[in-house]
Amino acid sequence: MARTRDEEKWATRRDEIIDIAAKLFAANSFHGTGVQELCEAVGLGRGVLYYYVTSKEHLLGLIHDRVMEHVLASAERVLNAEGSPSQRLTMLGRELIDIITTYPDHVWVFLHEFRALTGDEAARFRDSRQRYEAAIQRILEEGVAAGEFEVADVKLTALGWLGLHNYVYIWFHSDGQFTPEEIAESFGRIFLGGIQVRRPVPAS
Amino acid sequence: MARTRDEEKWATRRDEIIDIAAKLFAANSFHGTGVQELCEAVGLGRGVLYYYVTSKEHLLGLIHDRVMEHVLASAERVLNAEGSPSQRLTMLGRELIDIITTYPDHVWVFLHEFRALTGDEAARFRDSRQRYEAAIQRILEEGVAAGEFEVADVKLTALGWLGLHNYVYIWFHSDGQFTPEEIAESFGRIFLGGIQVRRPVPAS
DNA sequence: GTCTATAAAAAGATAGAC
DNA sequence: GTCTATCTTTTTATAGAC
Repeated sequence: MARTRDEEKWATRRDEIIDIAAKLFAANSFHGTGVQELCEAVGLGRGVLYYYVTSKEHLLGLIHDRVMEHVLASAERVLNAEGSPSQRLTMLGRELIDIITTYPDHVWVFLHEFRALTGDEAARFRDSRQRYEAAIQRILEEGVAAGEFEVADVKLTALGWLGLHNYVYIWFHSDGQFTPEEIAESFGRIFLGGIQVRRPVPAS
Repeated sequence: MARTRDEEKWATRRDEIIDIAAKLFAANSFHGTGVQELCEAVGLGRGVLYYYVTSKEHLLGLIHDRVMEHVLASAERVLNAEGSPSQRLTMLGRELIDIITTYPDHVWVFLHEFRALTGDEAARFRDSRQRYEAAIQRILEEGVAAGEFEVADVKLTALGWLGLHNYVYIWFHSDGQFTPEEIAESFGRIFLGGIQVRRPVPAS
């Protein structure tokens, strides 16, 4: 399926619009951002938006899609990777922090405006969220089975892990005090320390 | 300062309006909820809202105030409480989870719509947030000084603690699988396990 | 205290010119 | 492919009757 130059140009422009929309929605919320304002930010006239997108809500769905792609690709990558459960959980955390700090606006919208999605978009969102949580749970279960982890409840522990990492979106600034690597390293260490089995020193 | 019966009735009604607004703002967002819709939910005519409140934004500020009061009161209570740093951190977590699960709508709005605040309200919000984070940091510092905790960076660790607990607002349902007590117990245990100093078993 | 009516601005979306 | 003009609806807020 060869792409014509026009189609490429259209897709490029649309991607640009998605990114600008993410920025505005993150700053002023989805309902708080007008279509007019959006078009001005893109540098085009009032009506052009609808040449690239069927509605404002469609735009919101596209922003969510972007985040979902990254997050689910990461989950699949980690589940197929080599390493102990501890190593894989750390790897998943590093990749999640990486996504959050690389696409702060998209992630902000993703975590704030998902209730404004409707129909298929809403269903896809719920599904992807559930699949990501399932990936965390699977790693935790493997760790428990291997005698590496000790947790009261796998699901609750997965939600805790997700909160510890996800919440970074609300305070992270790229010019701030901490680098994504530092954050991932520190949080990974804390969480692992909290769930790893403490082996008593063997009285040899 | 004696309150007349009319003033009391006015205050009661206003509180009721704040609660209903929190519910609607949480479900449909601040900008996505109309004043008309709000009045209908309260069961009054279109214009009455402005007898209780000066603007829609004022209402948003009042919702934030509610959460700030609870959160800062909790911080003060814990800072003045007896106990080791570990015990006090656990206590702070229990109270935070308690606030989140007792006022889910208010907290949802508090964590989602604070960017829509302006002027004094915005400044008060930032201030209270900072004071709460300072309280967490102080407990962590005390723990480090006492040889109880070992952390790479106090501020980063405090943000991690906050994320682990705060994020509960996004998935908690009062009819769900976990009770507030279970959540606080489990998260408190994980976090403490991750920052407490591991004393090697003394080779007596 | 609560109502209805209405002002005035802004919203999302479409049609047709260029 | 982009712009302008416009339709329709909805928005926040106010004024004045009861």
